[in-house]
Amino acid sequence: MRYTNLFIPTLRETPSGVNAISHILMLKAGYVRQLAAGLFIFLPLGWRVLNKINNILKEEMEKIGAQEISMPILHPADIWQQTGRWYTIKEEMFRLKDRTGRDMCLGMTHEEIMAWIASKEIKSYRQLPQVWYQIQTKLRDEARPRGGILRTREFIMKDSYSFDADEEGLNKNYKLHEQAYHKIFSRCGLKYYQVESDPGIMGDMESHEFMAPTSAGEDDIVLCDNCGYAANIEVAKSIIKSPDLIEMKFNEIYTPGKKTIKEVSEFIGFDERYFIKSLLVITEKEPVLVLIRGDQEINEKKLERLIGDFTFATLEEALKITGTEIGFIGPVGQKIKIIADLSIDKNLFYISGANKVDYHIQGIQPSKHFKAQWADIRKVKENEYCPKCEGILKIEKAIEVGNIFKLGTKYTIPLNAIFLDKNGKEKPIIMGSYGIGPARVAAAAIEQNYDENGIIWPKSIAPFDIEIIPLNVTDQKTLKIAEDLYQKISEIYNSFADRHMEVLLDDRQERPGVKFKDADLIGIPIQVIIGEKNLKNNKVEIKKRRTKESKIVSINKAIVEIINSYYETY
RNA sequence: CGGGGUGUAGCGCAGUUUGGUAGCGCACACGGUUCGGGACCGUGGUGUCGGAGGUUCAAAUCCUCUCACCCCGACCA
Repeated sequence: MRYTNLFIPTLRETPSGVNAISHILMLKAGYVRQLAAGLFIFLPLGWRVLNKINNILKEEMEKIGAQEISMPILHPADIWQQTGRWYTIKEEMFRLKDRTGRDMCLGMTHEEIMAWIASKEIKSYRQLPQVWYQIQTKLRDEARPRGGILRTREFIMKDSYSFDADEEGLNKNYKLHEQAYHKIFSRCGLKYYQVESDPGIMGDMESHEFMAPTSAGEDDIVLCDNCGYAANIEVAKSIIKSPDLIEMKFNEIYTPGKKTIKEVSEFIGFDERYFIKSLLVITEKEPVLVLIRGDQEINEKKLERLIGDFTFATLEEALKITGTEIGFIGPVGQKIKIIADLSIDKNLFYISGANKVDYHIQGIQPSKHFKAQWADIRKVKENEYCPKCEGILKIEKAIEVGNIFKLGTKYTIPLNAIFLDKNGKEKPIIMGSYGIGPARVAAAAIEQNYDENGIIWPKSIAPFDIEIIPLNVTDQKTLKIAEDLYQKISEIYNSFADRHMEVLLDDRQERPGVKFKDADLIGIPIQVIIGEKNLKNNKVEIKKRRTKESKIVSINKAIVEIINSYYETY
């Protein structure tokens, strides 16, 4: 394609108020423009990249037997009402009414609609399994869109759904997707991790996320280099060691005005690990006292899975419920429900609030002085020990590019997706759902591949494979060679499907500097530079965008050299 | 939803404190010279100063309301 036929509005200056590198570079290199908060226009280059990614998605989906279909993005409310999500999801769902006043919504995802069509059409075990997918727009009224195309209100998603007769079938389709996802992200040139994740509102079964590490990421993932353990921090576990046993006499101690663990710890000279931090939270049902070792922090996600939505008690609420001030609350003598984190060692003696202003109690023995529900509600920190191999854990920021969920019958039972098994017995279809965000893949690829001059696309998803840059298009020889290479590469290589080459010819009447800057910005893997100096010796220059390596080759070997360079780069 | 910030030419910004009727750089158009890393000279066009209301002889500037966008947090199939 010719540059003069393409709309590539590159920017000389960095746009203001934009932080994520992928966002800056996509704007600067003319890939996208923003319409409103969380709404993006994909310009020709941006759309080419998305299509490259989508093609990889399609190929890998077809390989595992998934069938492409297309579903509406405007949905009638009643299907969402049947599964209950019409009610459990709040402002995040775009809702509207049609002209007759019927409630409608814009699809945030398609479990409901997929389960609906399955319920209508699948009647027998003979029709199972099925795997259906689409690359379709989703709409979510995000509280805060951010990071350019990392978190938007309207986005495209590859979503597939498996339907099986039994758990075994689900496990198989889950595995197939897992393997396909590894191929997809590798092919897209991403560095990524597969991590254990929180199923959230999707279901209660197994789920994994595929995370591409980048500083622009929204999630923290916990990793063990030693054994490969990888988990979203929301569900990650770790091992921490208990301090040595110190016997304490059970009695109150006077701690005037000392409220935080740190203050009391310094005041009485005991390590924070010998304290029990008592946090009062309020759920929809009841107040709950949450206990954790003094030096540790609560993982609110873990706690939420245990007790549902909660808030931390205000000073007034605390006073009303416990009769004492925050800072002096403790487990001893509490009548409300207590949840204790496993970091508190039942064999040790602890110090905590005395439920009396200006007093703490020491010598608390968990098994003796209070009753609690014990659970893991602790937030993992860096340098703790791996729960699998006791290696040292590290934490990285990452962006979620894909996920896989086992849904079971969560959607099929409410929507009455029932089939008859071999024995003529009615059974609900077992479902799985599997998503990938192509725009996030593109953004993550940039976040992981760029330099001070611009984007460095992994060649599998670059908008073009080769950019030919005649430096002076008014010079006849330059132009002729450029056109010649452009025609030949396009013709020869497009006749072989597996050696398809897409060539961009920068035929603009621009100064060399401008062409070089733009070429580096838009990040096409191979640049073929045709300048008068080299032409005098019948040579052209081939430059790899990623490594900046360049070589001067003679014109009659140019095509072979260009293709070789293309295969050498990545 | 809570906290912070920004809205002035296509883009990046100055001007707002102290009111006097809008400017710089880039981009854009034309002419000329240039041509291997975002050229130079000359000429030219470009604005409901985010919007509404108010104060004033006079508002980009002061006051009130409002909208949009960005950042942090909450939220996030």
